[in-house]
Amino acid sequence: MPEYRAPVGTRDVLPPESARWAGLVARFATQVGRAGYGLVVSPMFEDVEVFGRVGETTDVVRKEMYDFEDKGGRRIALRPEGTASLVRAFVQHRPPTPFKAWYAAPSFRYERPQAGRYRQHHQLGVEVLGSEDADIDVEVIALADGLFREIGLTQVDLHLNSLGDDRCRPAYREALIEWFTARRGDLCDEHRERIAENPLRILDCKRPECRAVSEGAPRMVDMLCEDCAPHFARVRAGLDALGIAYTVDPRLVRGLDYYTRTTFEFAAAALESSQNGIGGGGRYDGLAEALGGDPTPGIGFGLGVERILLACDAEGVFGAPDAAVDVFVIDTTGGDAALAITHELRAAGVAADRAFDNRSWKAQLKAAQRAGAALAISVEAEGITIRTLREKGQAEPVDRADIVEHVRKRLAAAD
RNA sequence: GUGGCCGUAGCUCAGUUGGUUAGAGCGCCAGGUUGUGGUCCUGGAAGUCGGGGGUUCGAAUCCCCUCGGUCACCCCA
Repeated sequence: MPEYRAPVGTRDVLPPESARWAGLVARFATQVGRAGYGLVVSPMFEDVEVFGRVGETTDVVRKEMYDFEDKGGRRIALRPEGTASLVRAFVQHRPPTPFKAWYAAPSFRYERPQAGRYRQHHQLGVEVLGSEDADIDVEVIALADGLFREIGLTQVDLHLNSLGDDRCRPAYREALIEWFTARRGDLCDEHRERIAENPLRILDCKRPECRAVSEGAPRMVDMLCEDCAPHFARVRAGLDALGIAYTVDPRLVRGLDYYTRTTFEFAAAALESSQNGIGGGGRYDGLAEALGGDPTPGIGFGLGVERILLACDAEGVFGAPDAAVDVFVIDTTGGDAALAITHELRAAGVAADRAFDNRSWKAQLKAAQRAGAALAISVEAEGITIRTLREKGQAEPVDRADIVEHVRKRLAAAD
């Protein structure tokens, strides 16, 4: 074993797998760019309070945060998710609203790794600040849905819920506390003592005891106030209008405290593991204010790159593309022909590669085939020839000065 | 943080009840063959058997510790 390896819970992404990453990010960037979202690059770490402020009762913040003191004595945390950083940036810079942003960035959580769970994972996300229009909720959900379709995933289930707002959630909370307190003895050990702290989390508990108790519990969707109810109705109508299938799941509770109103998760049915959540998000109308800004509604989502690719593997879609150059330059003359010709081809926009280290003609040809090249240019003492590689063909002589033009014609003819 | 399983070549693995210089396939390198071309043939490089300690005449093999991987719980992307 090597002396040094990637830290626990992290991994290196090498070709050809890395090409899938690049492809996924590129497709995402194209889709959200088309919808008017601009890229935001923000720091991977923040003052720990930025995250502490938004999830005090959540495991992500309480137990899993990568926090440390820097050399200046500041309390720093690597970001566990993207939304808090982005909203902090929004509050700091006050861009015009609606502010529509996207990001592709790593997130860090200190937990034991397992299938589809890493200490450093990568999220693709969007956030919209400054609009409470339900159509924005629909747009955001449609963007995630559109990405899945774009890359060929078909077995993705959308779960939808509304968590209400400051006006209706407190009453719901009380109703839940009342419900669970009356049945305290039937809850699992952990939640028996934490009813008042965050009763909504019990709805999300997977233990059979809790599930049984939750079964008949009050539902937020039945207690939405006169603002939240029509908002939720309009979100549903919008999704229906776009033909996006969803399931209303009254027990859907997100893992972060800041969510209000619309919340959603995407689950990959092809992944059997409990790590089948490939993305989620929702509205966070109080978050900007909690981070010191003006009250500003917001909504967004985060999608897990690693998990999306696992889901792609499970469905057999969006495989790693074959890396292939157009032309491979073989040179047995030992001069600078390979150097110069490869350079010229690249400058002309042709994907070109070559061998190094004075390998034999045969070895260079094998390298050309391994590189997936369509054409090989062979520079030998007797002259320069060009030949096709993907199917067997005659080697044709070509003049040194005509190479680029000749290659262009051959490639154009092949398309 | 808790628990199960697993660590032998770059990769996938074999290695008998503990017994001599630890093997195969793929990949890599070289040579041969094939129209100088994906095949085929021959050869080569490459492993402190994850690390440390113990038992033993003798450990890849048995025991302990440790590190790592993996899976599950918890939680989440």
